[in-house]
This record gives sequence, C-alpha cells and structure tokens, in this order.
Amino acid sequence: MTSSALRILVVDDHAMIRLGLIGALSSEPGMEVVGQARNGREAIELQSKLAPDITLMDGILPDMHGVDATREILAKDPDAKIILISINETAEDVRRAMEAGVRGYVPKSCEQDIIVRAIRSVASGKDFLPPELTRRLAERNAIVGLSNREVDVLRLVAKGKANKEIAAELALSSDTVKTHLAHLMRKLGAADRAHAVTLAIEQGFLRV
Amino acid sequence: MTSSALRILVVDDHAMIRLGLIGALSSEPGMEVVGQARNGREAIELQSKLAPDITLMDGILPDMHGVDATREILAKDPDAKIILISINETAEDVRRAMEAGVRGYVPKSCEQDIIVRAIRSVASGKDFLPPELTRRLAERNAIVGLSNREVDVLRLVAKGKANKEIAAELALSSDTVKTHLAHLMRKLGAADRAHAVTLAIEQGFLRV
DNA sequence: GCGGCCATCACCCAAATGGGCGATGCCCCC
DNA sequence: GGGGGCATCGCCCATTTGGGTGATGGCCGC
Repeated sequence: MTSSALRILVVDDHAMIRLGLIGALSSEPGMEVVGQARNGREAIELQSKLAPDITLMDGILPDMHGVDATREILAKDPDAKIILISINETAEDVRRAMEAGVRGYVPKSCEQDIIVRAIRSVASGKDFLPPELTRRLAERNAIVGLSNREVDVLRLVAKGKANKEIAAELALSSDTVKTHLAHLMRKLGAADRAHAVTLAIEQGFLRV
Repeated sequence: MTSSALRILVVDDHAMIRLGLIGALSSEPGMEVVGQARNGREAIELQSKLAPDITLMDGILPDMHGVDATREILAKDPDAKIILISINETAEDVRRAMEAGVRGYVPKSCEQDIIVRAIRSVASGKDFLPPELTRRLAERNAIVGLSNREVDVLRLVAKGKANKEIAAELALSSDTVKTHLAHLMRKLGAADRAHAVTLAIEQGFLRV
C-alpha cells in the first residue's frame, strides 16, 4: 500500500488556496491531488465518488461549515480521513472539529511542511494536532466550557433578545434564563451581555 | 514601458496563499512576482527596497491590519499601487480600504482571472472594485454610517463597559454616552447593546 | 451514594439600560 | 441663512439587567 501515491481531495472555496495547496503538494513525492471541491455539497459528492485517502477540508465553505461537511462525510464513510484547514484557531473550534471526527487540524497560517507532515501522519493512522493547539485546548477546556443551554441563551442574546423573549423562545422561565446568563457571563469573564457576545465571538462559541 | 513585465510584491502571512498567488501569476505573461512579505513590517521594507509596480496586500496580517500597512506605504510613496485582497467583504471594510488609498479591492474568494484583471486594471491607472462591492458599498453607505464618536462608544460597549465607565474613559457625561448609544442602535437596527455588538462585528465596524 | 455539573425555577433589590423630549453650539453644504 | 448632521448635556421614567441566595431533580463518575 505504500507503493501507490496518497490520493488527496482538496476542499476550499478560495481558488487561490486550492492552487497553493496543489502547488505545495505537487512537489511532494507520493502525493497526488485527485479532486477539488469548492463547497460542502461538492465535497460530499466527490468524497464518495473518489474515495480519497485524505481530504483537506477548509473550515469555512460557502454552503456549510467545514465541520458539518465533515460530519456528513463521516456518517457515510466512517473511515474517511479528514484534515481541517482553518483560519480559526480558537480552542472551541478545535474542540468542535475533533468532536466531529476530524483526524487533523491545521491552521491556515502554517507553512507547507506542516501540511505535508499532517497528511503523512493522518495517512499512517495518527491524529495530527499542532502542539500549541493541544496545549491551548487543554487550558481552555479547563477554564471555560459553556453548556448547551448556555450557548442557546447566548446565541439569542447576540441577536438582541431580552431575557423575557429568550425565555419565550426557549420555553423557559425568565428566571432560568437569568441564571444561565449569570453562569455563562461568569465563565467567560464578561462584564455584561454585550461583553459576553464579544468574548463568545472571539473564542468561537458563536459563529460570526 | 509596456515592454517590461509588471513587478509584483505579494504580502500575506499564509504561505499557501502566497504560493497560490505566485502560481496563478506565474502562468500569466507579463507579470513577475519580485518579492514576498509575510507581515506589515516586511511589506513596508520590501516596498521601498523593491519599488514594485503592484502590491497585493492581504487584509489581515499578524502585526498590523493590511489597511494600516497600506497607509504607511502610501505615506512614504504616494504612487504605490496597492490592491487589497481580503476575506472580509463588508461595506465598511471596503470603505476603510478605499479611504486609505487602496487602488483595488479583491475578495479572497474570487477566481484567478479576477486578480489578473485587477492587476492589469490598476497597473494601467484604473481603480478596480468588483461591481457587487461597489453596489453594496453604495447601499450600505446610504443606510448606515456610524459617526466616529458612535464607533468609539461601540468599541467600549463591546468590551463590556457600562455607560458610566465609557463616559469616564471618553471624558463625557454619561448622558451623552446614552445619546450616542441610542443613535447607533437606531442606525444599526439593534435591539440592545449586545445586539449592536453582533451587528457591528458582522458589518465590519468593529474588528474581531 | 456522594459530590459535581447541569437545568430548572423563585425572590429580592440596587443599578443600569433604553426611550423620549428638549437644548446648545459647531460646521458644512446648498 | 437655513437645514442637517454631529457632539455635547440634561431630565424623566418604565423596564431590564445582573448579583445574591436558595431550592429541586437529573445525570455522571468515582
């Protein structure tokens, strides 16, 4: 199996990044880009059509989030090896990606050789996370960790809803909403709801 | 002057994008990438050292914003022709870039030929803005337009400051802060300060 | 089975928020 | 010179927010 080249699918909506990736990998022996997708739907199609050894997936696609595309692909093909290439490096994003079943996580800012190493690593069955990310992930998870309900509330806060409205929308008492809000603000270290929104967006709890 | 190739400086912290750009331009006759910078400082240095015909500048650099790097470069060399390549396509970002003196604005999501066209256009002295951007710019500017003071207030609101604190920090009465806040919320169509933060980040008034 | 976290609700209360209305002065544009 | 936007400040007042404390029940892990 080591005799044939690694067949790679590249998923990114930015033509330039696809070009850059292909360029970076073309000079690498034993790697071959067999397909390109520019959105989640194409990625899912090509994944099952081509059955690549490795899929390089952008975090943000026009039609869906890279993490969601990953989930769909893995639902059909649990052995797919997907490496997420993301601009976003917040602990929360990494956590979500790992949870979705990504085998590797590479920041977009990295040099080519990191990607190549990630591909080799994942192809050989080992997960690949840059050490700083693993560290930060551990730190972050120790510090924060919003519960599902807290994120629900936060999302509506970001939309400008008052506690009463949030209560109605989530079918809760507004006292409960207040409790969740108090908890999540304490966790985030936010002074008020506006600050909570800023911090949540910064740290990846809310999609911008 | 049309006989010699266009000398191009590429500024981006992402190795992959630099590669992609170089790849895209290398196949183009009459264009030559003469330098690469991976941050604002390098860009400013290389700009004065190389005096390229065109500079392709990323919007977000590790040490400074691409728009600020543009300002510094144009302060030294007002004839520099800078094309901003940005992920961010909010009207406000485009507005700020144009204000800084950028000659072209290209979204990162575009295809290669757009960049090539932008380069040719700017090299020949014509500004280059994708038509949809121009349109949206006009729309947006007609609808919103926060004043400087309003943005000042909003920035502090995003940091979780209370009106009283904002008043102290900006040396205002807190009644004035409230007025600014009321105005900017009305302009943004925000229900409360938290919503204002969300909308402002979405629309590019606040840097995330 | 005990401790811990989550989710739910409740009550109290001081403080902050947001809306409305009015006012002044400045500056720019037509 | 009048209209419009900006920036500044003031006051009133209903509503909301946020902090504290306490309580119940469920679920998980050790």
